[in-house]
Amino acid sequence: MATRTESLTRREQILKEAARLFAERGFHGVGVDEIGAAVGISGPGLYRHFAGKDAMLAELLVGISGQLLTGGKGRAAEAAGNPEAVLDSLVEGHIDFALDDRPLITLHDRELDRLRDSDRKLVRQLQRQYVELWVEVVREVYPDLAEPAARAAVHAVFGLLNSTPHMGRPGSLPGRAGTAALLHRMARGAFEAAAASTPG
Amino acid sequence: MATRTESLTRREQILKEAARLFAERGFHGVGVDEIGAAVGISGPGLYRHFAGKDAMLAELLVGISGQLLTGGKGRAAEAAGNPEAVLDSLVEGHIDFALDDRPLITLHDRELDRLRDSDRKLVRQLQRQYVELWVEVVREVYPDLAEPAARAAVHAVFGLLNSTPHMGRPGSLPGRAGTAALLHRMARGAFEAAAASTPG
DNA sequence: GGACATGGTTAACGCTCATTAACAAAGCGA
DNA sequence: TCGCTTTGTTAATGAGCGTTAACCATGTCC
Repeated sequence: MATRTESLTRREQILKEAARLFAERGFHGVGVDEIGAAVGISGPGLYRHFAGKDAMLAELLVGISGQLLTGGKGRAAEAAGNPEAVLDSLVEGHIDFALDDRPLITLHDRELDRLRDSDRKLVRQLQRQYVELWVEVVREVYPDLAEPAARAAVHAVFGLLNSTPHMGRPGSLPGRAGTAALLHRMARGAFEAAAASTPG
Repeated sequence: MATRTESLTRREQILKEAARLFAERGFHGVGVDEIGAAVGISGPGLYRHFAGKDAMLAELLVGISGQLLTGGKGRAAEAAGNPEAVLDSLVEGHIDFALDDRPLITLHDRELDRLRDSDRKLVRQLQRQYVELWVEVVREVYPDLAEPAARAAVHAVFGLLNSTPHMGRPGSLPGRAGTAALLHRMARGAFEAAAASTPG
């Protein structure tokens, strides 16, 4: 079925480049000819591998959401019974993703509305499950945190972790390991502060 | 010059609606006819007020960046000499903006690359100044934080504060005041944690 | 009361761009 | 060697959309 002669199949090449281009210039900002050129074929040749441009975006977004959820569930299972450890593991996993797949993270919350209804619903459902996974764990670690506040806090921490694409490319950063550690500390600090109920 | 019969001039109406639509469906995702319809005129009538669709986006983005920077500078001046107070004021100001002008916040980091070179440079310069303003204050409050880490932390906190558009519309939130307080606590907690250097 | 600026209108133009048609070159099993 | 699948190619199609043209109503100033 797939002639995986090299490390990446054609489909995978295309998806990777499409993700990069979509993240850089937006879904509507990039044409099929550019995507084709990025993998060495030209324009309509892409239609041998995908039903259309929309299909590429859909596969990317569903893939991201699915990966995040699956990974999160796996981590939750591994460290089950130790909420602190689960939360740390979730944070770590999300940071790895944000640092290693910046284009996908960017797409994830930028181009969702360009999908067909059915795909968008699917992606949103996966996202919702992922959020709920976090909310449950957060409330185990910080039982005083009400559910609406916990949910808002989770979204806020996602925003914090997903900020990596906005950080300047070059050496103005603490380096991958340092950045990861910094983000991890900040995420935990943010949750901690969220749970510290207003005095009174 | 402007017949400000109502509270909003035509230009302002258009900008407001354009911001909302751009945020909802992306710059390329919305047509001039839709923008026109949103203010009761149709299509090309917009060209009596703006040179083109690009000009609307440009004015919006430059306006946002300028407002943020101006507001930030003002707050820094007001509480000068008390870094803690300045930081709290900056956080508060940014939260007000994020909560009151969600569409603009969304545009702010989503559609920057659709601008002409000159406009994009201007916006980026304003953004950079705004970041540097924060970085300075943060380093006064947390002198142990190295500059690259401080800059990364500021970007991360922006991500945290700008997450408001991702939070579900309805009553699943703690309400405006509660959300503002929560975000404020989280932002400060995140900075605090960023400054807590890894135990050596 | 004519002239002109203002802020609209609808129709037409032209460009971009996703998609499809028609065709070709390998690779390969029988 | 024939024929089928796979994976390209270039040319054509057709829709969407920003922009411009041409025209019209309504004040307002002198």
